[in-house]
Amino acid sequence: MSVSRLEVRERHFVEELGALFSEAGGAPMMGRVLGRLLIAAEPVQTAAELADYLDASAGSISTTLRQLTQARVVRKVRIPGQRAAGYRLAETAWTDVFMMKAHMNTIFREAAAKGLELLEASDRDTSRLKYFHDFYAFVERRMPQLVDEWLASQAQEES
Amino acid sequence: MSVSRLEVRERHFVEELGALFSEAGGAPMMGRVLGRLLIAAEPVQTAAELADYLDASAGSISTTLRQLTQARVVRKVRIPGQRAAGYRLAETAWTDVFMMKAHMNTIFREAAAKGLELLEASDRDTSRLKYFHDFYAFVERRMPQLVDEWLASQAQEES
DNA sequence: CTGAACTTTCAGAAAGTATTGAAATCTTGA
DNA sequence: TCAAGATTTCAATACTTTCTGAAAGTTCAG
Repeated sequence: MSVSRLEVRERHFVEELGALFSEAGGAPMMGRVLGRLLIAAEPVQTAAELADYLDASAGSISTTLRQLTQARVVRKVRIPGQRAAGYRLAETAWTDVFMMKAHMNTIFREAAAKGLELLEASDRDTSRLKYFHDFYAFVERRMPQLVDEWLASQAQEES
Repeated sequence: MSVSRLEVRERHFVEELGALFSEAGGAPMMGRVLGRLLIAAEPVQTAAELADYLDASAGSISTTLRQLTQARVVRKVRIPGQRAAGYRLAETAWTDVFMMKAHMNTIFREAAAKGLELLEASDRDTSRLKYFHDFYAFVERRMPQLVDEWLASQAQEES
């Protein structure tokens, strides 16, 4: 059976999402799994189906699905009368991926705060560190607001 | 000469920033260099001074400074009567680091758009992909606004 | 309950990335 | 100009992360 033109381009899309996740500091397999869940005709996929489509081992699919499930980006679905569990994108997938990355802002702000504490005891110039701290504190405050704004705009659209 | 308590904690701060940059998907050395430039008593440091303090090779300092300079996070300063060039944090360092990361949102949105184009030709469900696309399009729009808002609030503070 | 199907775990292999070290090139004060 | 010092480049190496494969553990239809 030949592989259709569409399918080739689909695989390319999935592979690209893997590369992008890798660039963004994640594991390629995470991007690939999310890519497949985004475009598959059937939104619910089993681990075996994903492993087969992505030509990956059951082990790495298992690890990836656990990470994504723990991060609330993917949901595990049990289907009665079927042994294998299904997995689908969570409704909140993208806001959660976004907030996961945004969490780094908090960690940077905290590191800056510790640095400030350190220098305040000395007579050293703290202005550079203070600017760094204040910017990340600002971003940290705004990120959840941004997500709320998006959710509100989506709720509006529905009506 | 013994190393003071403050200096030990300073080195720890620098090392932590390296670890955070690594977690965030960058090179550890970038974080270390920025950390040192944040807390050094003298804001302008030469490549040799950084290499010495960070116990790193001249090569990796050179590579890192080039990357940071190209990204406009660090500025090269030439001091007359001194052979070695100096490096200091750019005024726009943190907004530029932030926008560099934010640029990934654009790349994700573009990937989603390509995927949509692909599925639109078929009779496949595009709602998951459309949601993905729209969220990142929203974030892409808001990020520069966020930085502007910050800059405006800083300008206000000065008066 | 049982056993076949599914899933997880984890040691080690493979792949990918950061850093070094040394040679080549460039810069600038004298 | 030139020589000493500074910087860049890049192949080799060390380190880190990702993925596989196989064995152990779990689940559920019959």
